[in-house]
Amino acid sequence: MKNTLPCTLPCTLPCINTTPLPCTGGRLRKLTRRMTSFYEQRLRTIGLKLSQYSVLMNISMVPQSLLQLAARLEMDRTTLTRSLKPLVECGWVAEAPADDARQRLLVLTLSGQRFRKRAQRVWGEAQSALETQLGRDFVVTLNAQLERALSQLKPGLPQEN
Amino acid sequence: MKNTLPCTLPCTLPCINTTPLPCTGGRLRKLTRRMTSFYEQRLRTIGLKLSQYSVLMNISMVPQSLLQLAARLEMDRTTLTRSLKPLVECGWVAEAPADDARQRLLVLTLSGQRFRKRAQRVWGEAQSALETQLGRDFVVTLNAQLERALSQLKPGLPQEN
DNA sequence: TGTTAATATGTGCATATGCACTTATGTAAA
DNA sequence: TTTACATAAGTGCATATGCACATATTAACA
Repeated sequence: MKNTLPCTLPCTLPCINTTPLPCTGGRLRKLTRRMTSFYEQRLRTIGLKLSQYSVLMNISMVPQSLLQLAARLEMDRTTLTRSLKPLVECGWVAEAPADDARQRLLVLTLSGQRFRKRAQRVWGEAQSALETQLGRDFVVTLNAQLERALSQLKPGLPQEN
Repeated sequence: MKNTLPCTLPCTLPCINTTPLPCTGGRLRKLTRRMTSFYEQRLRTIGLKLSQYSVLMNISMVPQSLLQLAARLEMDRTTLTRSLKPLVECGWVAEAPADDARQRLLVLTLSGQRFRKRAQRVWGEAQSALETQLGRDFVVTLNAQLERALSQLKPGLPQEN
């Protein structure tokens, strides 16, 4: 049986009828799952999720409101609210009043700063392990590719093609 | 303030204190979110999720049991069960009895085959749009990189580094 | 052959995520 | 200033996901 679409990209699975396969999106999703679990296995030792780590790092660099942070991380605002809760409860993140009374300015507390350093150390070990596993040069290249893809594929509504 | 870890990779966000940022994992997650929504916006026109599309494609190529499919897609077995339900209800996927009475062999029905072709057309348009947006060569390169990363970063328990 | 371990699958429950709606505050215009 | 609209954030609900446990079937072995 001849299919309508040519198989333009290498397939991950054996093709029994020249059918192309879940390609860029599928590979990306799969790799992300593996990579996320790779980092999370290590961050779990200090009870942190990867998403929380990035929250910590971002706030550490620039105190900012919930919406700003959500935009940066490209996360849903409400998801962020909930992801933040344990960090606030642990006393790592505090909410400072902003000029605009509607906003809650998210800042790291002193113990939050200390914890962030610790988390950063663990994260760094994970990143090193990743580079060992994949090869340092390859990771650098991959990062550059991802960065480029990110700069060209904007979030939000369908780009007209 | 000098930090412990050097910023070895380009940062997405402005660094106000030489702090490195959510790197490979973070970029990957972000790109995956964008890419997934890119495909899903298009697949939504026929009421399909990206994960369901890959299920359809896989079964189409090789009728297989739930566990086999879950292993291929690296999805949780139970998530797959539930993801499959609407496809069965629509009459696209059927469960044939296998040699082993414990297994449910997943196969595409005739209408499932027709629908798969339609879905494949839509998916192909998405992939084309992606290639237009990112540049065909770049997508090919990116795919190769992802493939390589996948082959070197195995799923499952922590790889000793 | 009976008993035990392994395998394939389903289900309940907890967590995560995202949308819709609500509330509070700020801004602009009548 | 009063009214109407915009913005920031929280909460409820629905769905998705994944783990732990339950069930059915097969395989292994004493």
